[in-house]
Amino acid sequence: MIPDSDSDGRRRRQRRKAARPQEIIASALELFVDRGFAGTKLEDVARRAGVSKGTLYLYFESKEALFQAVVQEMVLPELARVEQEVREFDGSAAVLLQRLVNHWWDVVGETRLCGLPKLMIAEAANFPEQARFYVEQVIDRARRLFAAILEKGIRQGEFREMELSVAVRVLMAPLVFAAIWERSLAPFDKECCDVREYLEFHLDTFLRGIAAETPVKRNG
Amino acid sequence: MIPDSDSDGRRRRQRRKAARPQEIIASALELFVDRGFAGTKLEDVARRAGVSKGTLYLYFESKEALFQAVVQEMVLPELARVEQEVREFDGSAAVLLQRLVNHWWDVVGETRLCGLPKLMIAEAANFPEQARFYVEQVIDRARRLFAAILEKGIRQGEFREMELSVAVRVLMAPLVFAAIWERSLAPFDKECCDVREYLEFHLDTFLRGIAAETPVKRNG
Amino acid sequence: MIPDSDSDGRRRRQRRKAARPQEIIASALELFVDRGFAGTKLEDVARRAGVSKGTLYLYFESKEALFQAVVQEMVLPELARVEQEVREFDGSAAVLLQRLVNHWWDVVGETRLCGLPKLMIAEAANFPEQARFYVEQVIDRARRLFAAILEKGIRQGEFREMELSVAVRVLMAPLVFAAIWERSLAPFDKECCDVREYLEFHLDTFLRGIAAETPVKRNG
Amino acid sequence: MIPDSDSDGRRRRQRRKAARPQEIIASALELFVDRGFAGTKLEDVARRAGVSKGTLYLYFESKEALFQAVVQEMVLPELARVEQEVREFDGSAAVLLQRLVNHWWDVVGETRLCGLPKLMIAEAANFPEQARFYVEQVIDRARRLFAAILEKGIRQGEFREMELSVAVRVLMAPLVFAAIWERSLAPFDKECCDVREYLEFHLDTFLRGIAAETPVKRNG
DNA sequence: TATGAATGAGACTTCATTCAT
DNA sequence: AATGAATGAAGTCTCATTCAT
Repeated sequence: MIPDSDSDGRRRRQRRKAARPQEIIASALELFVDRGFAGTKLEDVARRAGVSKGTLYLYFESKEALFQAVVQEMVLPELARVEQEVREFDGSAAVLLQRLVNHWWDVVGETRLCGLPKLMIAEAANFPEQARFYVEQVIDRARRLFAAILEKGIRQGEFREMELSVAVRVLMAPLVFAAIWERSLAPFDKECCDVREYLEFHLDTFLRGIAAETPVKRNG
Repeated sequence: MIPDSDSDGRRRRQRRKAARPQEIIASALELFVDRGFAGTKLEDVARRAGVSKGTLYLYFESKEALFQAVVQEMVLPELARVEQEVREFDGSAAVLLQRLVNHWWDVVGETRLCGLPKLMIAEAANFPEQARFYVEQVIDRARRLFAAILEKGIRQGEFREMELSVAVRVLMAPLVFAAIWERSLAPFDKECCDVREYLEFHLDTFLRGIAAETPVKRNG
Repeated sequence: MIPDSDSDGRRRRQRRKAARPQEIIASALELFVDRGFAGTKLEDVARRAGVSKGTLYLYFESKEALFQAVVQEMVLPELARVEQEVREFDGSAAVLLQRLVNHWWDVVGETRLCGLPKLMIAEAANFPEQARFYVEQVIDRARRLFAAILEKGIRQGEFREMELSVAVRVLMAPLVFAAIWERSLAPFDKECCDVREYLEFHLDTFLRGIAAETPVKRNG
Repeated sequence: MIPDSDSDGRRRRQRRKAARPQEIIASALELFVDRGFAGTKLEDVARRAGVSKGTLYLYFESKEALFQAVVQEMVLPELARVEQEVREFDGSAAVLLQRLVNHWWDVVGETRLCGLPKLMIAEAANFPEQARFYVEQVIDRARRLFAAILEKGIRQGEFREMELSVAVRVLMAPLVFAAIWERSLAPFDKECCDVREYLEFHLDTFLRGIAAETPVKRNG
């Protein structure tokens, strides 16, 4: 059968059109993260996405709307994926934590998403709406992932009793901080150390720190 | 001697004049932290400092120069003070760490300086010069303070052997992160927990995590 | 003969195609009148005409060309029709005037043409070419219609002697003004009075005002 | 006494500053009348007022706000002046009308205010708020002036009974139309007649048309 | 020293026009 | 013939910076 060139062409065009918003969002994320919202010119976003200034306005009503799209459309799909994969984890709580931390860095730390925490921190005061969204839809969901594992560890006797909400924050802080640091001051840090090593040290120390206290005694 | 009322007035005015740059810098810090560099209008800085727009230019050549002054003149005096006080600390390494962490939060966490980390992270890419300065003159000096204590603890047999540069980063990350968080997303976090409690948990866990291994006791 | 369905379809399409320019012109007139030339977006013209933006350019070279078409193609056919009908009028000059005024409002006042005077007045300075065309081809022709009747009335002794060019302007001013008002400020006029009543009063007063002075006859 | 040059200088500056808005409004009126609101560039308004683009925004929040100021601040002072002068008129109703018409053309027809009717007619649909203001605060007030005189004439037996609201509209239409015409199509009208002559003819005809019908008395 | 009116470069945004499909 | 995505010139508006007072 002869392929219908017309419908084919339209399909290709539409595929291109459908991809545009994502390309623009990706460009915007890069620049917003690097230069901040106010410091980013839409002309640069357009150039980086390979379109003209006017084209941005076919897909986003304003610079603010583009910011909103960056926050919402970048993060939710990734987050859902992480949650799904975490659900399939198996093993002791300590092993689960290790996997989650490594996985988190694979997915968030080393992709474009890495910049989002920095961006939200920098622009929170200027975009209260988005800040609230980010805390509730991203941070809180991540906290729940970690909290579930800690709780499981406590139930299984691997970890000592602790205030979960505090522990989760302490556990996550170095992770998020690593992402922030990578996209901000790391390039100016001469003795920048390896992130994986840093994460490993953190996790190792943290696990020792929350280990159930000497099961030997209990048995004694 | 008859007090020269005129010279008195002049002195008061000069005192005020001498304070001007500091008032401007303080205003600028607040706004830069809140809104970012590009998002801050000099008119707002001026209004907050109680001077006119033109007056800013009597003290600072440009907006960039004001940013530089904010970074350099806010931080160095405070930092020197912290270092001095730390030198006078005494006790076990664990106790010293505890004191430093608490002291750090007293001085940095709960004053206007609290915003500086957030500001530098947000503007690093736009101000490489200042970013380098901040990493070298602030971050690195703080690292040295913490490293010295960790090293002392290892020497004294309180802490196990560890890679210092990594350990220091892990130890500091939650501290710096707390400061950043307070000035950014904390207002949007419903379950915001108490910082002191968070710091205490972190330090406690960390100290357990790096405690020298004392198998003897377990067996005893 | 077997009806050629294909040629039939083509004919229908061509009929539709032939109507396109008129539909576009009608849409443009409405919007130009409402919002002015610069205030009208071609996208809105297209939407109102039920075509796409690009289609406009198949029929009109530019926005300016469309304006020109609006002025020229709307008015000439109508005007010719009015002139033809006036030629068929019969009766005393006063009756003719009455018929012309009413006819004028039937044709111009209560159709889409009503907006044209307002449009030309608003855009005259921006479109000198069209303004000249409008004055010469529309206004002047209308003046000639009225002038002919006035002249006839004078010849027949119905009206007193007068400067025709002035009288025609005074006679027409309230007519044109009514059309302008209807399409502009009338919606904001709470005590908007009935146009027919207004026209009747005008004509009645005007006819009394130019009546030949024959007090003798009245008394006779 | 030596004049205080400083206070003098300030006074001169302030006088200049106080005059700025009026200069800008006058420039804007001219251009809005000529080219319409959307067709007028703020840069041209600024150039004509002898200031820079940015200066406009020291005095007017937006282009819309400037339009509003043009409508409101141009017309009210002039209108009040006319009303005051009319109150001082004296004589028969016919004479008063004559004075008012001539006065109206002196003040409105031959000054910059002349353009306002055209502007309002052109922009009514785009500025409903201003349109309503104009009808209520300008048109209606003018109608009341004319209505009062007609009523007086009727009471005094000079004019026949008539529906005042209609009569006033018919009386005013040629006046307003003259102003509109002058600022729009007149430059393209080859046989443009003298306005004073036109007004005189209108008034003369109108007065004859509304004269009380008492031919008997004249002869009696 | 201090002011704040004035400036104009540069940003965001709109929309007439083009062109591949 | 018809579409509508894409373009970029041009307009509105902001704000760092200057300067007369």
